[in-house]
Amino acid sequence: MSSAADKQGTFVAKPPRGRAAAIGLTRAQIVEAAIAQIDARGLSAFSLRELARGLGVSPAVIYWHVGGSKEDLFAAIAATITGGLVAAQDPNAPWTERLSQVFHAYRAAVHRHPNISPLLGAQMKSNGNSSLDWIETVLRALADGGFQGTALRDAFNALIGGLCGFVTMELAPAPLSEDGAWESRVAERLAAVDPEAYPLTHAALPQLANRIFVLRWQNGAEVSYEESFSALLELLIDGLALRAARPATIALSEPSHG
Amino acid sequence: MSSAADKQGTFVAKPPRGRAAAIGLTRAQIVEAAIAQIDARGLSAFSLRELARGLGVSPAVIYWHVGGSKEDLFAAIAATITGGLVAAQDPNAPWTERLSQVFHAYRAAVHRHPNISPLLGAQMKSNGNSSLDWIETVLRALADGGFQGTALRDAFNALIGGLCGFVTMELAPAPLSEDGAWESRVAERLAAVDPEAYPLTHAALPQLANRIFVLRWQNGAEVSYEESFSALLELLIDGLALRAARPATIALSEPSHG
DNA sequence: TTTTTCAATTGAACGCCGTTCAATTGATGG
DNA sequence: CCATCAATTGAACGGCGTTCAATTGAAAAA
Repeated sequence: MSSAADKQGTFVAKPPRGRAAAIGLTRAQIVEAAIAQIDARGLSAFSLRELARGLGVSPAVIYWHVGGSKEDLFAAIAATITGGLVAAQDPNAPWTERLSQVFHAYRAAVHRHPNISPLLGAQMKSNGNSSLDWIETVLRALADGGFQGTALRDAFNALIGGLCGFVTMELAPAPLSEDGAWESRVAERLAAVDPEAYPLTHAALPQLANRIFVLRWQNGAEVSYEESFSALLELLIDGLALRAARPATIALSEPSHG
Repeated sequence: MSSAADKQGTFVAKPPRGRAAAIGLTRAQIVEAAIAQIDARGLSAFSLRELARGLGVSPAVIYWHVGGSKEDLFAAIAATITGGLVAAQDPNAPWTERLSQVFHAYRAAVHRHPNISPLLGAQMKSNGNSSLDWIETVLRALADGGFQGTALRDAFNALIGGLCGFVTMELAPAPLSEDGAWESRVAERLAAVDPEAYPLTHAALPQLANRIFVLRWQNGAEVSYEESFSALLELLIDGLALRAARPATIALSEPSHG
């Protein structure tokens, strides 16, 4: 009937009793082990049974400690990774700079656990408790920039959606990427691009090589989209600053006609 | 040994033989049925066995017609949905307008099948054959705007990543969203936002109501991010136009130091 | 017509998964 | 010394993706 998930908060409360007092498996340890496994073996290879196997423990233990279902474990993982995201921000910097810092910190945090990226995107939407700090920080920066009402909403959504979405897509696992088979398939397709039908795509290949977003591949090595992310961030923040400076002349969105 | 997936191309070739000539299940029909099921019952409730059940057929049939694995079926689904995405575009319009049309068309196409959205994000990255038209169109518009080299790559990545990422996040399934339980949970959390700790989040709630990205919820009805998407699109295209006009003074990204 | 071929389908099987639950363990508080 | 109960166990249930040796029956070959 009862479970550790009921009593145990984020931190250990009382010294536990029972046989497990000696073994002492914790909710935090389970989440940590899950993150380690996903980092090491990928999200699709992750299962609760494999997690339990890695911990040398019965699968049921996971349920007793975490409670609920696999989805709840994912929520806990997302909360752990995105926790304390706002710390790396200087509250005295101008609002544009604060935004830049916050989103660069977000990208860095997600890049520390690329395989978990698919979870974060979905979780950022409703994971209220752990992302309120984050939301408030972004709203604060935009409010300092003069945005309010509909313009604030749209600026907020554009930033969160565009930038978090970029990172999500950037790290999205390429389909059919097993044992290097994917790389060779992409290589074949590159060679097969018809210069007549797709002149620009074809022409861009030699110089841009494999740096184009769609082709996350470079001699078998990972490709960083750092510069493209910075370009997007700069594009957005500059645009917002422009509109914040002259809110009357250039409205971010037309006044709502409802 | 052999399978329909080997011989059958995108279109039906020869009239088939054997008993199934009467029944006549097609690869296209299977993909269509899969899309219908995902539209109706959601992606997480979709399985190959359920698909076969709905078609009144053995699960093995799916493998014979589609070939490979579930992942290949997903690829076929993505290709079907994003196919013919460029048609809605006027090749004589200015490049900024063309970009706007193309990405609005992308969003519209994805919104027609919201449950399939998670597949498209990953698939757009390497689904070469069916997305080459799309890539070429975006590259063409940017090239017409004067972008080339590193600036072209970053502009391309920023657009694709930001806008497709926005749509992916916009439609990402909210976790714990079963039987309306999620809505009530969000409502509780809204009421529980501490006005002292999160003044802006709290203050934004009454006016912005539930239009904020994170809170995809409005009296049980779906919320549209149409306006926020348009704001993001405008922000990006305006910014690119600005940089295209004065490429020397404002570079999209620093010259590569490699 | 009879026979052969083979596209298309079947049903059973394998191993893994998420999840539940009645039992069990054993340190601790009384 | 005993009763409690946090913590763990192992077995079980149904569903999943995937494979494969068999089967069907219309069309091609004889």
